[in-house]
Order: sequence, then structure tokens, then C-alpha cells
Amino acid sequence: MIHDVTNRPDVPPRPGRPRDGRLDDAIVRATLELLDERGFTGLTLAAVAERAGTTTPAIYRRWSSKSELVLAAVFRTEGDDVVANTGDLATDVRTMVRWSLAKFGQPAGRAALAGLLAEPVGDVGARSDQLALVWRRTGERLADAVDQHEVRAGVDTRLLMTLLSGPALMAAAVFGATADDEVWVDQIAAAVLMGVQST
Amino acid sequence: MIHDVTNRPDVPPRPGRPRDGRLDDAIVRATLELLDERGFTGLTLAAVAERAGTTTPAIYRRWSSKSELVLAAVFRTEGDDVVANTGDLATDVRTMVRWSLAKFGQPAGRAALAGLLAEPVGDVGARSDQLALVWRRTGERLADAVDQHEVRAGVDTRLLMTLLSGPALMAAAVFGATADDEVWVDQIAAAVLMGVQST
Amino acid sequence: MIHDVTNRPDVPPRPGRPRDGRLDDAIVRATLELLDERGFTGLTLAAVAERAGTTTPAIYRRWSSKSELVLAAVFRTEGDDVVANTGDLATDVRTMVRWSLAKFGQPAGRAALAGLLAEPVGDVGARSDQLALVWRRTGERLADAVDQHEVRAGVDTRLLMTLLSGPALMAAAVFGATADDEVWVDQIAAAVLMGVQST
Amino acid sequence: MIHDVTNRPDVPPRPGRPRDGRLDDAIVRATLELLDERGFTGLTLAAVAERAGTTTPAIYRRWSSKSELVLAAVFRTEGDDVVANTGDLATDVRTMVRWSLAKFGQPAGRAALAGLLAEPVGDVGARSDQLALVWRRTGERLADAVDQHEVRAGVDTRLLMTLLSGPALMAAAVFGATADDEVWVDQIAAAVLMGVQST
DNA sequence: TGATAAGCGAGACGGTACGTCCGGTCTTGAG
DNA sequence: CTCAAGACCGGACGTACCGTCTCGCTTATCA
Repeated sequence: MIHDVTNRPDVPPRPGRPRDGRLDDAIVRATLELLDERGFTGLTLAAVAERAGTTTPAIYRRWSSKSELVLAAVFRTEGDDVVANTGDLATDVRTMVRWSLAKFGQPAGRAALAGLLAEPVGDVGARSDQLALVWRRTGERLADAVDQHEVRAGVDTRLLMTLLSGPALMAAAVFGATADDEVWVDQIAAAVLMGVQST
Repeated sequence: MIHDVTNRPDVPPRPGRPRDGRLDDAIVRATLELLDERGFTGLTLAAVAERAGTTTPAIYRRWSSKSELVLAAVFRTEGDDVVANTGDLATDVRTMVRWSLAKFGQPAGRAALAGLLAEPVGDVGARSDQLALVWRRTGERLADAVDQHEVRAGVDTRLLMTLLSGPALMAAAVFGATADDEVWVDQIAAAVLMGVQST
Repeated sequence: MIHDVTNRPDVPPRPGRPRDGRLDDAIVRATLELLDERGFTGLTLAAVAERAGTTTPAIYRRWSSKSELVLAAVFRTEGDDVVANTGDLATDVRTMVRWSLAKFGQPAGRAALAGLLAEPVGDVGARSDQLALVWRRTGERLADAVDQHEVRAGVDTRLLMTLLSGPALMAAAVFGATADDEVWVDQIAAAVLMGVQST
Repeated sequence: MIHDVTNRPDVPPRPGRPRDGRLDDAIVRATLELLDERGFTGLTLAAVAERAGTTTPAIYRRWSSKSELVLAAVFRTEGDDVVANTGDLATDVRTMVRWSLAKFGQPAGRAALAGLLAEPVGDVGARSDQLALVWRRTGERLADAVDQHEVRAGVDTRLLMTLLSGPALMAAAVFGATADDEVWVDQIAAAVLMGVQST
């Protein structure tokens, strides 16, 4: 019987049996489901394995720990949807806020954030390649804004990043805001823009 | 020999042996220390018990879980230092930002937030009396601002709360800002004020 | 309202409120019942207290530990029924064997024995006044037999005691023999008598 | 590096990681030591684990309770030393008495019996494979004696077993007899033999 | 009669020990 | 080198229970 094992792009073929790409997806999907159902604390790797139809060692071959798995599962993105650099700051800010709400507005996102804060590591992104990518792209877009003097003097990239992601995170975590709540997106984006734009 | 076990104020004595008030203090103190040393994940109730000179059951009699203990330990405040309602919004906003940075700028604060997010519970404040107090006071002060039209139309209390605490959290968690960083306090407070004040 | 609290004999009246004699009975009764239902390990002082309609401190005022309570409850006897010194050794041996079977043939007796063996104490009787009384009376009766040359030379009191109580205990504990099993009483008594009687 | 973990014989390898055979030994050894030092009540599974250099779950994987562990540890025998069926009843009875004294003459043996009695279970041997073996061999030897008419009519196997082990237990538990006390061995064996042998 | 002293129910407390859950590792046998 | 299957090790957890203690009250003896 011939079945395509759906392997990712074209990595130079390593010796031995190749990894079953469908397992990656099944594991991630199971993780997200269980994260929504039980939260970070209630998540069990055994449960993930069972729902994904595999075993724990198969998970550990892919991610080195529970937190890594959660991060990878939640921040699975191609990166393009985070910041569409349209050239218009207002539009892009709304996009970023909406992205943050989308991520943190669901239980899985809260769980991922919890995992992120729970360990005493300073550098965000050192924990997840995907998260690092998002962070870097956001930074680049905002650095542009600073360079183009779209924001007033005294506002730097780092401040912009906190102003954007922080309120979105809080709104999602505390008040249950989601990406569908256009009111929240509007209000946060508006306040940030008014707070930083050059006069 | 009768020795006073340092019991709290004068509550009408409940039946049963009263709790040893010194244990409460010792447990909270040990929790904060260990939180700073090892973070939320690394925190063990057994370790807390050992350092506090007691045992885990004594902790469980007081708090029902690790997250509750952490919340109680971190948000131990009289509530007065959170918002000094001076009547001047700019001053009070700076105070609140500084308070947020103070809390989230230390590992213990991050850990508390992690504990809050790790379990799938909706209502903040339903988890900790002390946190609820802080939250309520902050809300009252900001509701005043809304009533007095110190902020422009379209800005409500909840939005204000996210704008205040969110960036402070991010600055602390990602960039290592602390309450001593007057630059961070200034910048965040300024941006928020400019973003919401009535024209 | 005048109710006789059924106090035991005439002890020189101590100051303070006298003990409620009915509690003693209720506690002992509850202990025996629960011992039969759950065994020594499964016995809880809280359960005893509840069934006796009282509280644990009332129990601890009377017996200093769980094992003491169990011993006292099981070996409650006036001592007269242990050895009726009829002058006829055969009769008295049968009585003693029957008494042993009666005690150890019920779950409560097994439990008491377990409690006795579980702690590293050499001297039987040092643990329970009542047990000590039984033991002493048995010894006295058998010493008589030795003195009267009812047993052959080389058989001493201590050997007699082990020969009497040991098999009864084993029969009860392992094979479930009870005092009603006249076959067991007969066989054990007969074997012992034949084994020790003077020719 | 591959190191042989000293696994028992050559059983057809079950799926899963094999058990570390050295832990079994260490646990049993620690149990016996602590039993002698502190008795059954004073024995703690945590203490056993610590001395054996492992943890409690490892113990629970092997034995389901404290009593089971104690039984297994104490009655670790090949069974051959219990009854050397020499054909001569007198010799074999002495051997059995000596074996009983050896077992019950040390705290560990008493503890095992305590564990056996502490829980309300009927069938001895259903609790420990090793004990069952001992019990069965003893029974077989004595059944022989009955078949060969070495004992008088009316004496059956079960009675013989109680007569043998009971006095030994009592002598050991109450009077501190050990297997080295040839006097005790002689006296008990003699009395039993005279009590049961055919005329 | 009042003071002293011990008992009572009620119930919580401190701490030892328990038994379990689960994260992460390892083994076997097959592919 | 991967897979499924499954057991193992040990850190940490949350609980059961023993024995103690405090409270507010009752019941006795002694002054």
C-alpha cells in the first residue's frame, strides 16, 4: 500500500525512517483542543498523545518540553498575517492589535502566556522560534514608523511594542475580548495612535 | 504556659483551635523569596513549607492551590498605595503605572500573573480578595475620570485599565523595566494620557 | 434534672466534673463494632467518636492512643471467666483454650493482636492492665499444675502458657476457628494435655 | 553506554522498560533493617525509600501496601530450609519449630504477623506468594505424617500446623525466645510430638 | 455562695505519612 | 533513525488521620 506521508518541504533526507508529518499536525491539533478544554495546568502530555493517536515519546522527539509544545502550537503562524506592512501605520496597528487579541483571546493563548511567564527567562523569543519571528517582524514595522517620523519624538520602538501588545493582552486575558470584538480593536488602536502620533 | 500566638485583630472567636498567625506570615514570606529565586514553575509547596518551618497541609488549610497562594502573597497590599486619588489624573496615572511596574517588574509578580492565566477561570478577582480590592479601587478612580470628562468620549473604564496595566506588564516582562525606571513610567504614562485625554 | 451518671465504684472524689461513665461504654462498644467492620488499620478514632456520639478529645482523656483503646476494648473481662480454677487441669485447660479462641476468633481480637505485635515492646501486659491480669491468672493456675506435679518434669509454667495460647491463636487467626468450634477446642486441649501430662 | 541492570533470569522480555532489579534488593534490605530498628508501626515507606536510595512510587509499583512489602521481605526464602523432609518426623518437627522461632524471634517477623492480622482478610497465603509456598510445604510434610499414621487418629494437618507454629510464636513474642535457644526448641518439639504421636 | 477544677461538645490545627499523578526517559521489536 | 507500545523513575502533589489545643459551657468539690 502506498500512502504519501506528507513530509514537509525538502530537507536533505536523513538516514533512517523519516518522520511521519501527519503526527506533527495531529499533536498540535490535540494540544490546542485540550488547552481550550483544560487550560495549561490541566494539560497532560499523555492526553495529548492519546487524542493524537500516538505516544509520548513521539511528542518528545519533536518538542523538548510541555511549554515548548504549547508555545509552538499556539504561535503557529506563517508570520505574514501578523504585520501586513501596508505603509499606513493606522491600518497596520489595527492588524497587530487584532492579531494579539486573536492569540490571547482564546484559552490556548492564555495558557501559552502563562507558560511563558511561569519560567524565569528574560528574553521572549528565546523560547520559541515562531514567537521570535512574530516579535521581530513587529519590531521591524514599528522601527520603520519611528524612522519615518510617523510617531512623535521620544517614542521608540520598544515603547510602541508595549503599547500595542500590552493592552490587547490585558483586554483578552481579563475582559475576555476577542479578535471579533471590533469595538475593542478600534478603541485600543485609536488610543495608541493618539498617544504616540506626531502632532 | 500561655503565650500569645499573635492572632490578628479581635474577630469573634470561631470554634476550634485558632490559626497560628505567625505561620501565615512565614508562608507568605517564603513564597515571595522562592518565587524570586525559582519562578512559578520552580516553586514547590514543599519548599515553601520547609522554608517557612511548617508543612504542606498547613498551607493547604489557608490557600487552596499554588496559584491562590502566589496571588495572595504578591498582592498583599493595603490598597492605599495603589491609587492615591489626588484629583489630578496625570499624577494618579503615573502612580498606577508605577505600581504595575513594581508588581510585574519582579519575578514574583510575573509568577502571579502566570498563575492567574494557567487555570481556565474567567473572572479575575474571583480568585483573590486582595487582587479584587486593587482592581476595584483602580476601577473607581478611573470611573471618576470618565464621569468628570477628564477623558474623551468613547474611552471607558475598562479600556483605561487595559491601557494602564498592559504596557507596564509588557515593559516589565519583556524589557525588564522596573518601578525605578522613571523613563519607562514617564513614557507609558505620557502615551496613555495623550491617547485618552479630552481635547 | 437529676440523672445518675452511672459512675464506677467508690474512688476518692477528684475535684472537677466527673467523667460520664456512659461514654466509656459507648466508646468501647463503637470500637469493637468498627474493629469488626474495618480491622485495625481501617479503624479511625474520628469514626469511633462519631458512632459513640462524642468527640476525639473525650477518647484521649481515657486512653492515650489508638492501640491502648483497642487493647482495652478487646480484653475487657472480669478475669474470672479466663481460668475457673476447678482443680481439674483438663477442665481448666479447655476453659483457657476456649477463652483464647473467643478472643482471637473475632476480627476485633485479630486487630488487637496486630496492635500488640506491631510495636517493638517485649513485655506483654505492660501495654494493658486487663491483659496483664489475664496473663497473670493464667500463669498462676499453671504454676499450680507444675507444683502439684500434674505435668511431667521438664515442663514449666512458661512452656505451658505458650502451648495453651499459641495454637488457639493460630487456629483462630489462620483457620478462622472460634470458641463455638468444639472440635478445635477439643483437639487443641487434648494435644496439649497429652503432650505435657505426667506419665 | 549500556550497562546491564542485573535483571533476573531470562524471562521473555515484556514490552516496556524493564524494572531495575537492584531496586528490589535495596528495598527489601532497607525494609528488614528498619523493621528491626523501629517495628511495624514505626516503619515508614518514605524511610524505606530513602534508605534504599529511591522513592515511594518505586515501592508501590512492586508491592501494593506496607503489609505486602513486609510479608515479602520477611518471608523471602527458597522454601527448602523450612522443611527438610528427612522421613523422620521428630527431626522435621524440630526443624519447623526452629524455623518458626527464627522468623518470629526477630522484630521483622513479628511485624510481618502484625501486618497479616491488621487487615481484615481471611486467607493467609493469598497475601504473599512466598508465605503461601512456606505454608504449602509445611502442610505437605505434615499431611504425609497423617497418611503414614505417624500421628494418632483425630489429629489432622491443620491441627499440626497450629501446634507447631503457635507455641513458637508465643515463646518468641512473649518470652523472647530465638532459634538459638535449643531449650525452647527441644521443649516445644517434645511436647508437640508427645501430644500427637500415635501410641 | 463563690472559687477552683475538671469534664463536656464542637471543631479546627499542626504535622507525619500516605498513595497517586505525571513529566520525562528507556527498552523492545518492527519498519 | 523512526515508529507503536508500554513500563519505569522520581519530583511533586493533595489528602487522611493522629494527637493537641481553644473555646464556651456544665458539673462537681472545696472554701
